[in-house]
Amino acid sequence: MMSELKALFNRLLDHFGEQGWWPGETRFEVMIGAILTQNVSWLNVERAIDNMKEEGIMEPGAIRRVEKERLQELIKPTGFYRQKTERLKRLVRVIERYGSLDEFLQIEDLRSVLLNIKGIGSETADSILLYAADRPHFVVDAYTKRILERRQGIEGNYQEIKSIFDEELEESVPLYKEYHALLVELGKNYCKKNPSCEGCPVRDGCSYGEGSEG
DNA sequence: GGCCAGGTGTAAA
DNA sequence: TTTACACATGGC
Repeated sequence: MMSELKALFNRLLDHFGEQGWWPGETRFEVMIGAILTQNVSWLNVERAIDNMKEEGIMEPGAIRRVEKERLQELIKPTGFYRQKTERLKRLVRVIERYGSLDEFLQIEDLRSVLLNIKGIGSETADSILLYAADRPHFVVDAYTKRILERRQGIEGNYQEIKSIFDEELEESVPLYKEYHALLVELGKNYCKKNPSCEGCPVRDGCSYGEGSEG
């Protein structure tokens, strides 16, 4: 019988349609976006990425060479811009140590390498693994945790939540990619930090706010 | 004007 | 091992 999480996926896909994540023209741009979007809405990230492209620094060498202060200006819309500048610089330093981006993405224990870069945590690492390296790592974000807690009453740390998806879903890169995107879509629209389940397309089967149905 | 956004690192309890 | 806080801009 189909797992609850697989059933939820089907309903989300049916309602929202294919999201086609990650937005980004190249693998490298996906990686940059993964860092820039940390705790910030994607709208802010788009401006920063446009700025970087206009400046012609959407590649490792250019990011290494660009002045810190200049890069800070370009990515200012994403907030935390001083920290994020350091994070981008550290990332390209490590990429170049492995030669090319392709070689970097083929590292066997890429996840460990990513996590050893200061400023890249579990979610950013898994986003890069899934959307840039096409490896089957489920991405857990704040929405994922919130949705799982409200629907199933399940709480846990990053790895625990990730394991639940690993166990209930078949290992599939396209499935993981689409599922995370759909959870973000659901979260943005209906499962915000402050309860706003109004009009939620997958309200049935969700235990949140039980008994207070209006 | 206040809350929230596709987190992470650090320090203190 | 958990909790609190800094980091910062922009949309609604």
